[in-house]
Amino acid sequence: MSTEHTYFTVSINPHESNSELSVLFSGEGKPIALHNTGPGVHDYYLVHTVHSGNGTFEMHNRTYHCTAGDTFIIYPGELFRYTADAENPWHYSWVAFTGYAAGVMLSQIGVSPQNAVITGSVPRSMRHYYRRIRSSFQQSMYPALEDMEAAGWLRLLLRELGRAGAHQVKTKPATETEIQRQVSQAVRYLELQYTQVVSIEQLARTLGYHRTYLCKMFKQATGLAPMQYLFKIRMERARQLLETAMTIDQVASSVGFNDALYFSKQFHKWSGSAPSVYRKELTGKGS
DNA sequence: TGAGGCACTAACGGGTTCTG
DNA sequence: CAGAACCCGTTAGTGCCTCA
Repeated sequence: MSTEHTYFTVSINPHESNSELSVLFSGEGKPIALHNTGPGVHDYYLVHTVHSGNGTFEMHNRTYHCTAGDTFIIYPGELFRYTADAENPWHYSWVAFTGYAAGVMLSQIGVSPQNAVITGSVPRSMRHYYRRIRSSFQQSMYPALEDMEAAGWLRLLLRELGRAGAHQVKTKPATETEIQRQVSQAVRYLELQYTQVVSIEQLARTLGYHRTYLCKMFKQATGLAPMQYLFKIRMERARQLLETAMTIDQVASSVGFNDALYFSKQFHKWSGSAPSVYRKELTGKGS
């Protein structure tokens, strides 16, 4: 046990994953009075929930005084520091995670680097989810399955946080017009159908609008034309898939390109490197 | 003001061929 | 297997306009 903690336990995920959400490690501890972590920067998200006691958390030029039921979130690349109280040092659990959907999920539960604390969760149920995440890593000879299980518990934990901070959760404005609603539908459609051949003409017909009008409204709402938006989704997804062992051909067809050569051309235009070059640069960095 | 038609231009998408 | 260059038909984006 650490001499700076009266209680300390941590479980590490042995599986390396590039999925949308993946737990890296999780732990629980009770640091000694005035125990300080940071200033520092992480390259992953790190969530702490306070079960009892007090402490302060600093990030993005803000200081938060946290107590039982509060959760603070450290964002990748953000300078942070947190310190246990002198009189009544906190007892907390933490979970570190990564994944391309992590940022969106945190945004959906109402937190951001500028507003990185959620108050009012039930310490008992939160502690339960942290324990289930840790126990995911202690059971089988199949690390990939444990990774999936831990990510599942993490989702439930985030849902619990979202409920606790319901007043912070983003909701759709009641004043949304019919066309704004249809543009949201179109966005959703593109996000789900990017693996298929998509026709804007067909999409507009499905929503009951003329193609030119939908294009105009879409651009007004998102800042991008429908095809540009689709292109962005496809390229970002392709970049993630290039980090796996898939061939260029498989990556191309996975993001809606029937022709790998054409995909290669488009990826080069978007990222500045051809897919194979991008992959080599990645493995170069990794070694 | 919302909806959409017309016409023009730009970009896309995919085929072919060649190269490393 | 992957990338580059070129070509060409198709499709998307957009400005301007009319209509209800």
